[in-house]
Order: sequence, then structure tokens, then C-alpha cells
Amino acid sequence: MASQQATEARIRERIMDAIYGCRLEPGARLTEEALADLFGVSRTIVRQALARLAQDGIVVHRPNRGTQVATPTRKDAQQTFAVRRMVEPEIVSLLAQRSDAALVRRLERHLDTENKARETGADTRLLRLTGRFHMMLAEATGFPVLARLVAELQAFTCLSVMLYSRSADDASPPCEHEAIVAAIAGGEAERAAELMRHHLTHVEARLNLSAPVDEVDTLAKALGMPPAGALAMRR
Amino acid sequence: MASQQATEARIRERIMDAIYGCRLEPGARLTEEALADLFGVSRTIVRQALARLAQDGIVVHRPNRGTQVATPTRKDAQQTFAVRRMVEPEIVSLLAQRSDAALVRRLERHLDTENKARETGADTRLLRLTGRFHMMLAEATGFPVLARLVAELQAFTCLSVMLYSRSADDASPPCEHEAIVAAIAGGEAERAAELMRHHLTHVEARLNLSAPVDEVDTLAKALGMPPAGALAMRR
DNA sequence: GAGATCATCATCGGATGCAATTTTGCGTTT
DNA sequence: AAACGCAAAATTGCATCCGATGATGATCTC
Repeated sequence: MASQQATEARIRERIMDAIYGCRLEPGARLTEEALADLFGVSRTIVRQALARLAQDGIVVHRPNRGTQVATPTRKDAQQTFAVRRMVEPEIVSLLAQRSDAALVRRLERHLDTENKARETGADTRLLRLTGRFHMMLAEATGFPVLARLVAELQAFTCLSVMLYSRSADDASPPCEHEAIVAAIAGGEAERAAELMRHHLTHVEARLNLSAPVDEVDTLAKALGMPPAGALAMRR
Repeated sequence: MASQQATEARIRERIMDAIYGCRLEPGARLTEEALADLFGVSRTIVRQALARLAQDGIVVHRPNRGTQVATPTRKDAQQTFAVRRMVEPEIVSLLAQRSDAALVRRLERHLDTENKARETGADTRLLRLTGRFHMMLAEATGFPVLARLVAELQAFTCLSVMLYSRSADDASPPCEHEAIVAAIAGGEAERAAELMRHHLTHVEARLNLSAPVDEVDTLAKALGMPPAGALAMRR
């Protein structure tokens, strides 16, 4: 069983996929034994996978109480966007200064895929593709640290969208990704940064992040349900 | 043994301390059993600690071949500084806009400690304090993600300094931290950012990051030794 | 009948043991 | 004498096992 080496990574990816595909919702419990049985390995491997996801903040792990998919508060969501506004404009600015033709081609191909999903109305698919777009940019810097950071922020954003989006298709306003790619292609560093800032602000504004009443929010959270105004959610 | 819960964290901190204190040099091997015996726990805990450090890039873990303290290449070091120049100016800019008097007081107290260490000539202590300064800034943003990122970048910088510093006291040019704190205190966001950019560029410039011959570098890496001009290293 | 205490169950935390892989040391061969 | 190959030792990878902890439900008392 030589290929069992990478099982832990596979488990992590499957869980992440499930989150991006909205099959695992915020607050969902992840028991070690269930996962171990599912993947045909011992709990040891599952624990490693969960520990790593916990370090990335995708799941929360409370001692002796198991781990569950993270449930970002409204404040968490706002913070995530604040950090993204600090980092991602810098990323596109850097990329614009480099003028990498191959990168621009890859980005444009990706935009086509995004648009196709948008037309089809494939919501969860579009959500995932939107995430991929931002991760492609981060990876293109060639700085693995940045790629990991953005991946983490992106995953957290995905959970926030699940919890606090008003209508299901809030994930990605059309054309804004296009404009960013155009600015990168044209080498307009500051413009690319500005467009990214605007884009992130726009996405955040579409969410319902103003807590109606704090008590309602915490109660809903305690019940493992999304606050009012969020997507319907079932077990 | 209820307090054993936090043993893993303790092990991590001890290892980090040893790195910051230059008692663990880049490339040093960390065998699980040795650590387990040292801390009086089983390998299970040690493995968790090492796995987490590996995720942060502080140590590298190769399957079936153990884990050792990371040995950043010159390129790694340059990338680290590049990312720091992207992120940390944004951090101080944000802090300057907030004008948090309590924070400024804490920072000034820290500067005193730094200066005292500089006068005493306590090199490794100064190296650690320098790191703490940057981490204090990141933590002050209130964004845990940023704090973790900077902690990671800082640790990597520390390893890079160990490997590529020309003289032992290259860690922190005097007065530059002071100027940054002053700009934050005065609410001069853009100036604080500029000072931070300059500071990071300055620290990087003091290192010997221009590979003499690329081939020599890769050979040295293959041998698990630091390139010429770096600190002596055994094992 | 309501509340509190206690027992049982599920689940996690950590240690130990065994198989697999790598490394090291030694003997043999050319 | 140097290089190759084999065997022993060291070290890691993973699974299983047992104790601990928190949650659930039943019983007992007032």
C-alpha cells in the first residue's frame, strides 16, 4: 500500500470539495470514526487531516468535543474581507507589473469557464470557480505562502457566503473578474489593485453582514442554524 | 493529567525558542523518539507538534526520512522578504489609521527592551525581540490570520538570517523600528507603510543573498549544508 | 410531578506495538 | 585498495487499544 501515503491529503481535499460544493454546511459534525470507516483507514489518519484543517480554520476542534465545520460569525466574515482587501490588491498589482502573457491566457480561459457556469445557473459550481480565480492569482505570484493564505481566506469566504448570502447567486458579480484580468494584461498595476479592492467590497456588500439582533444571531448559532436571511439549510 | 492537553503546544514553543535562540540550526534533524523521551511523552504528541511546524514551513518533513529544521535557499529568503513587503506595510498603515494609544505605549515599552538588548550585545536575544516587534504589530490588527502569517514569515526570516547574515548583528538596524512607531503614533499611515517597506528592504540588503554561482548553491543544498559564507553547521 | 443525581454511551486523547522503509556498517569481490 | 552488495539497526507510518471526558437518558428523592 504505497499510495496510502497521500490518503490524508485526499481526505482533506474531499472535505474541502464537500464544503465548496455546499454538501457540508457550516456547523456540520465530523466524527473521526465515521470518516475513518468511510475512507477505509484508521482514525489516526483522519485525525491528522482534521488537525490540519483546524489549523487552517476551516473546521473548529474543541477538546473532547469533536470537530465541526467552522461557522464564521458576521464579524469573522468582515475580518476575512478586511484581510483580503489588504492582501489581494497587492497580489494583482504585482502580477500586472510582471506582464506574464501565459498567465493572462490561463486567466482568460478560466473566465470563459466561469461565464459558462453563470449562464447555466450552476450556482455551487460558480462559487467554486470564483474561488479558483482568486487562488489562481495568488498561485501565479510564485509565493507558496501567499497561495496558502488566499486559499484559507477563500475557503472562509465560501462558508460566509453560505451563511449570509441573501440570494443564492451573490457569489460573484459578473464582469468584475474580467476587468481585473484586463488591467493585469495591460500592466496597469494600480488600476488592477483598485479594481480588486472594489470587487471585494462589492462582494462583501452583497452579503447580509449587519446583525439584526445580536441575541437572535447567537441563538441561531447555538442551534446550529443560519441566522435569518441566510440560505435554507438542512441536515 | 489534564494539563497534558497543552503539551503539544509546549513542545512547539520549545522548538521555536531553540530556533530563535540559534540553538537549533537549519538542517538539524528532529527525531521523534528523542523528542518524546526528552519531554516524557509518547511519539504521538511529538508527531503532532512536528506536523504542525511542518505545515508552517519551519521544519520540513520527508516521508520515511524524518523531519529537520528548514534550510531556506537564497531564493526562499528573497521570496519571504517580498511577501513581507507586500503585507507588513499594509499592517502598519492600518494601525496608523486607528490611533490606538494603548498600542503605542506597548510598542514603546518594547522598543526600550530592544535597545537594552542592543546595548548589551545580546545578539540572539535581539534577534528574537526584533521578531516579536513585527508580530506585535500583526497581532494588534486583531486579525488572527495575519498574526499567524507574520509569525510564519518571521520565523522563516530568522532562519534566513542565521544562514546568510554576514555579521552577527545584522538582525535589526537601529532606529528604524522607532521611526515606524512614531509614524503610527502620529497617524501617518502612508509614511508608516513607506518606513516599513524601507526597513524590510534594508534588512534584506544586509544579508548575503546573491548566490555566487548557482551550481555551488545547489550542490551545497544537496549536501544539506549552507552555501559558502553562511554560519558553520553540523549534522 | 419536577428536579437533581447517577449511570451508560458515544467519542476523543494518548500510548503502545508491529510492519515497512531507510540508513548504516561490514564483509566480500574484483 | 576501492567498490559493490548484503545484513543489521534505526526510524518512521499506521493501526489498535485503553483510559478519560462530555453528553444523554433513567432513576430516585422530595
